[in-house]
Amino acid sequence: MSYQNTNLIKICLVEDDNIIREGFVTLLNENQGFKVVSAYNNCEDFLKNVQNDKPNVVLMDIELPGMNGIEGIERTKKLYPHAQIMVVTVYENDDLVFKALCAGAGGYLTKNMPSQRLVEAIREIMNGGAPMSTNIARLVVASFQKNHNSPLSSRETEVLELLSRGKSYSNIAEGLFIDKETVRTHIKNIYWKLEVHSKAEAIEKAMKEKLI
Amino acid sequence: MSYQNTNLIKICLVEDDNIIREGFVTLLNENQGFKVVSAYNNCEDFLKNVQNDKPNVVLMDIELPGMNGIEGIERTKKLYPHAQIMVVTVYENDDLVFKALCAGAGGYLTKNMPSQRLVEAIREIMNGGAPMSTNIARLVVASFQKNHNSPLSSRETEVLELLSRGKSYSNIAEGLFIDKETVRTHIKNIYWKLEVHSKAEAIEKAMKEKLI
DNA sequence: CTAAATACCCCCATATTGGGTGACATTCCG
DNA sequence: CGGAATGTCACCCAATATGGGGGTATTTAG
Repeated sequence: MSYQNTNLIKICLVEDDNIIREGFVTLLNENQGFKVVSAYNNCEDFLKNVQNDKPNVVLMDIELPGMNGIEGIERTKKLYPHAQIMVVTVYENDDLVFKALCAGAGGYLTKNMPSQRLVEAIREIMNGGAPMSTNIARLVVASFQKNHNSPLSSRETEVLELLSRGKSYSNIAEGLFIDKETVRTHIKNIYWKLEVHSKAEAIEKAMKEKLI
Repeated sequence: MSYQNTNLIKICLVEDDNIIREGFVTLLNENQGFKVVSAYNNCEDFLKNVQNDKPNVVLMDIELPGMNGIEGIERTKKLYPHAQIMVVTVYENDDLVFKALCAGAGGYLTKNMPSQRLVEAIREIMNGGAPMSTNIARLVVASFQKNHNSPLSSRETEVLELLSRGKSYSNIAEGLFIDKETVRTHIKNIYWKLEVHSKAEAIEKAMKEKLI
């Protein structure tokens, strides 16, 4: 049983471009089961009303006058955690995508989508999905992928992984059932291979090159 | 311009269930632009042939006799990095999903999908997307989301974040333009709030509760 | 206004880290 | 087969980092 068959989906819009905003209002209200309860051109006004509007879904732009969308997502999640927030923006910048997801976005669409995609995405996010534009999904998945040409051996990778979790040499030795001296040897070799001279540098380089 | 208009998409299958495997072969070969170049019931045989088969897309099961799919993905990426690997499995287990993505999977479908979804997903992965089943996408997006009820202040979160990157107190102090003693105070407060007594414990707890 | 957050200071003991050098067994690849 | 890479352990040393204890003062947000 899907959600939209039993309840009206209440939608809020936060989008500063009047043309786009009004276009979305019209598009969405044409769909049975959707109701746009309110549409704002900035986050501040939206946040004042979110607890009255009680939206199921919020379509949020990122580039906004005043408070930006990322901050807006965070505050929305604090004030009304129940809402599903879908980012709708022109930006495909890596950093913004991850910040938005960390802040609590449940979906991320770029504005170059066909408008019917928006309708599908709203149903999808209400049914427990996480709708994303093609490129965004790829970005997200790519962020997990490890470097398949790591200079580190598997044991070294294991050690570095534990080091990156804040473990001391002794902790690591216990965890791997080897001697602390062996851990030290591994770490020396890791430093040599990565051309670094400290834990922080090693972790930084390893993260950047997706070795861990 | 999309890929499948100009080239035949070569597909390999790795799936131990004979019925499912043959069903996929039939389904995919019916589609213009697709060619199943070979179908295996285990990873070992597939890996022996991948460099000859030169697939554009590999549909990989996870639960397999002998080598499992995760290991299979890793080895495939080493032998023939060009291939896009799509996991097709019954498992929706968190751990397996993330391991598969880390290993190099470019898409992740569960077997309860409508069969036409598989066809779409193959076109999608060839066009730079990362097709995922609804629940998988949600899992992946949820893995980014931070706890919106952190007991830590924003400054404390910042400090803990840097600590988790292996930085020393002095490093952190420099990075935040504050005194080392201030960093120490913050860390003492963090430990008190998280009820821990060491860096490793703090980082572990913070990761688990998605505070950082 | 008051509590929380932020920032800074001191003391002390212990643990951790980084660098140097050397050794021995196993495993894997050519 | 043989050498390279890997994984394991040992001992030296000095500098730094860490955790716990005790304070104080200013700023900020509800």
